[in-house]
Amino acid sequence: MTQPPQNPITPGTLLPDTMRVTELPLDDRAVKVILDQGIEELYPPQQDSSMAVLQGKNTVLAVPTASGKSLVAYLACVSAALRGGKCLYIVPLRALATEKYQELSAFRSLGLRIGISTGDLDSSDPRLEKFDILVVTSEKADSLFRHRVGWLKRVSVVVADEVHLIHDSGRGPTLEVTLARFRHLNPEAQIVALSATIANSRDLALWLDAEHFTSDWRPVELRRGVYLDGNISFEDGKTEEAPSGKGPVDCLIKRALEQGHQALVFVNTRRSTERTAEDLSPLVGRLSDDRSLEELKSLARGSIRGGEDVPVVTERLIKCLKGGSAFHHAGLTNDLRSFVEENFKKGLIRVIVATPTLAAGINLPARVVVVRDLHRFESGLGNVPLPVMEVHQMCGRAGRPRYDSMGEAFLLARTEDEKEGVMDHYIHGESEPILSKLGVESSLRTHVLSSIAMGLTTTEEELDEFIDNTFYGYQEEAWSLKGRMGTVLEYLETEGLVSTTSGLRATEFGQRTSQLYIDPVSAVILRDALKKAEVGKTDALMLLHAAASTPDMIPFFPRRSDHEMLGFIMKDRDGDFLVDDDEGSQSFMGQVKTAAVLEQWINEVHERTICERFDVYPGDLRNKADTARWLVYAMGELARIFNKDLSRELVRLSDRLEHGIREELLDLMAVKGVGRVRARHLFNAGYRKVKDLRKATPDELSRVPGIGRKLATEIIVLAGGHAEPLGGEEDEGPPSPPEGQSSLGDFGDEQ
DNA sequence: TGTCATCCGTTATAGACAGCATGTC
DNA sequence: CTATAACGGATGACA
Repeated sequence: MTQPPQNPITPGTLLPDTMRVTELPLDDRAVKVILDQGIEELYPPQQDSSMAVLQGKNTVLAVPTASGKSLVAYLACVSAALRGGKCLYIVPLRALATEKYQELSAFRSLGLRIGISTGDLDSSDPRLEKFDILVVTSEKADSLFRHRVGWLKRVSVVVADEVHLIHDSGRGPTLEVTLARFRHLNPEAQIVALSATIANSRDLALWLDAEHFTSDWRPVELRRGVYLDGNISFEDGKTEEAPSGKGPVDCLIKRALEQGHQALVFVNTRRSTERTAEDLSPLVGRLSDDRSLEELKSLARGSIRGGEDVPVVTERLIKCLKGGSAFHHAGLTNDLRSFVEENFKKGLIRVIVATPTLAAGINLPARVVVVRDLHRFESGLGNVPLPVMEVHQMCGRAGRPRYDSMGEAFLLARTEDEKEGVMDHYIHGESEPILSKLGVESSLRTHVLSSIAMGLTTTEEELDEFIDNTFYGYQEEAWSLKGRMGTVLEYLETEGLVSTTSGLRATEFGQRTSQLYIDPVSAVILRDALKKAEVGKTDALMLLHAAASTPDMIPFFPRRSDHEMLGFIMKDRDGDFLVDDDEGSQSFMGQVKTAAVLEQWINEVHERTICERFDVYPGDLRNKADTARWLVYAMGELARIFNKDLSRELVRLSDRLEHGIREELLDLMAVKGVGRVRARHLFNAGYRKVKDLRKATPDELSRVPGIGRKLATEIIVLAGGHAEPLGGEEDEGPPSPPEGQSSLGDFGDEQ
């Protein structure tokens, strides 16, 4: 599996014969756009791969993060698009999609149309066809296939960014199945796959019939070391004494700050993230300049709402920011996360302590990286060592291209033995080979169903062929799945998702499940719940519980302190839940807790109260509410088949989840600029429907708390009324707000 | 009596994709 | 096949 890099290059040194961007066989206008970005020379790993890509060859490029592999993919897209081709750029994260979309937008000046389509950011489905280059998440790409979008056949370049994600058991199969489908449907399309350095990238290339390029070269030299008892041992054998401090992290951060550098610390729990950032805050504050701290403080005042009723994490973050440190994890709401990211980029935040969110996510390099923890808890396994690739990704964040001449990354050890082990394994060691996880029963179930629903596979032989085309098929024999394939097909048939009477064919239920993009098991759970549900008897909590019982939702963890309250809720319902699991089991309690949290959310209980009462993070609350919104929507669609009476109620519940509001506010939310807070104020003041707003005058409306005169006028106009006695149309007909964007932004969206 | 240090048992554990229909700089 | 940091309560040392 192991082979030497094909084009070994000494890290950090430019070869004498560097290739210039102007030498690329590429349209002059495109070359100019690249030059305008300040890129004149190609990095060594970019040179050969660019040539291959521009010749239209399938290409696998496996290089460290931040070594400029995106540029190679951009070249492929732009060159093809200028010749009239259509490109699909597949990334694993929505945040990455935004990043790529913005970078690609530079090529708009060439007349290219760039688009983005992810679950929460869409450029309107039928119009996707018009784009020359479209950035999507892997799930979105899969979904386009499931909806049998015709133009996929005409795609000429497919970029798969971060293909090593194939190794991920949850989402990897989606990516490999999507690539396999492309090659099947459209064998002419050029595939450009970008990967981190992995042991078996050559296998990926063989699977994809691609040219293979790999290298350890980085644009900024990376110096790694292991810290033990006040001493740093670098990978090149040199050693250095670190400044003294309270602990290893303290010492290393002090060293970085004294040299004027920013640092990124990776730890393995959210709590550690907060604790560490808090502990570091005074030190960081002492070693930062006062003007930056002042600027940061005023920025924080401007964009982070403080005060009494803010969740505890927010208070904690504000406390850290006062010293110029911050923490970053998925429990933070998106606005706080981007605040931290942005101000680290500006240099105002000097240290971020983060969970792995920042290692795999957007590009946020720092001069110094400290990886504190090399283990992570995994349920059922205890503390397991981190994969080498993950540690490499974290270390790879060290060194900012164009700013730093070098990056430094430190791992921690507590004993001499550990130091040796860490050095061997994580610094000199190679990343694990990636393995297809398509054979895992749950992925097989999903993708076998979608394949059948698309009409691509009607026999078991065709199913085997489909497997043969995947990376799984490359690594294993399709027949090795025989047993699992059998149980999967049996499940799909007995649950009525697939019929086998005349070949393999998806039922209406199976079709909808595949298109709604929910796990077949979720679909079955929701269907059974719908059959049990009754209008009038089934309340929101029970519906939310059904959604929370689904494998598509990871429930909140029930804490010991929740037990009493959960017992109360459960006793109250007394077995009336739509999905009965083993009551009293931990998973059941988690599902009930999740439903209870969501119920509070749609009853406008304050965020801080919910977070404190259930000990959950605001970021998780939002994510759960969003997942529930999606699942409840899907449940509403399934209700059209299984329980029509419930359909409307589910749609309303889905809308309530989106905004976190009671039913009575739904009507007012239709007005732009009116979020949950303003809607509540308006409602309490007696404006219960959009039609009430149309009749109001600006004077009356501005007496409502939180609504000034200007806003009042705007709201009346947007509600379809007339603010000034100019005599517009009368308030008849449906409330169709006039076009034009309100300048209110999402002000009303936030509590 | 109040405060802090220490010990010891208890407690909780990273992350994040997706439908659909319409409307923006 | 399950490890560990962090927390909270109890206890004891000391001013």
